[in-house]
Amino acid sequence: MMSYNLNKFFKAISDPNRVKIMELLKDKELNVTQICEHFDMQQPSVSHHLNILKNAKIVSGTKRGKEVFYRLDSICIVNCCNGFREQFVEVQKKA
Amino acid sequence: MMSYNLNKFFKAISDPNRVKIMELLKDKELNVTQICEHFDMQQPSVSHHLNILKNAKIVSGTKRGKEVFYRLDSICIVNCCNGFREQFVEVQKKA
DNA sequence: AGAACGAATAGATATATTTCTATACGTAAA
DNA sequence: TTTACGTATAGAAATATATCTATTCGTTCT
Repeated sequence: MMSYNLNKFFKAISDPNRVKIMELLKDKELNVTQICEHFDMQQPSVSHHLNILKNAKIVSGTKRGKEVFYRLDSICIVNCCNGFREQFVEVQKKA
Repeated sequence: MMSYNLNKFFKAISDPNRVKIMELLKDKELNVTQICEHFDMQQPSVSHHLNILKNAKIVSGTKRGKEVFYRLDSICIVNCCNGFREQFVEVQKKA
């Protein structure tokens, strides 16, 4: 059985808008307003997607003043991708 | 931008029933009826999930007589998982 | 304290997905 | 060549998800 967290991870990344948010956060922190500038969606929709990414532990948010800065958790991505792959494919031993 | 195929891959594996089908096919081929035995769903629902997995290139089906045997494509799993991970996380160089 | 700003929440609507029943299609057996 | 079997397709209903507008909440600046 697939773990609850893995399922949440894949549900989260199965939406292209959320993957685009992840790309934006690849090497910098951004607040919600800055993320919104890259989309046609309204701010509450972006917040909704951020919330899904947060619940899946893919991003985390830190409040500084009135702004919330979001950051990508690359460890989570590595663990989930590798974990899922290893669930189906035997690891190749090094020669 | 995430490729169309990667998006289809993650949409496909974001459903626990489909992941369970993948687990059943991990080391053996099964026909639709055999897959159905492991679920409470009706046969057309299982066929629907198999179709989504097939479109994502995660499984392939071969007709033998009146039966269709499904098989897991582990290369696809490796490529998609690694591809997505590398999109966000720099590869570690070996020491 | 009041106004302004950034972000989250509530609730409604639109859209997508899942699942069902009924039925059609293709193959094999009688 | 009819019958039975395995699977796929069609279409409807139920459920889940995404998006919007309106509003609230918390923080900062006057």
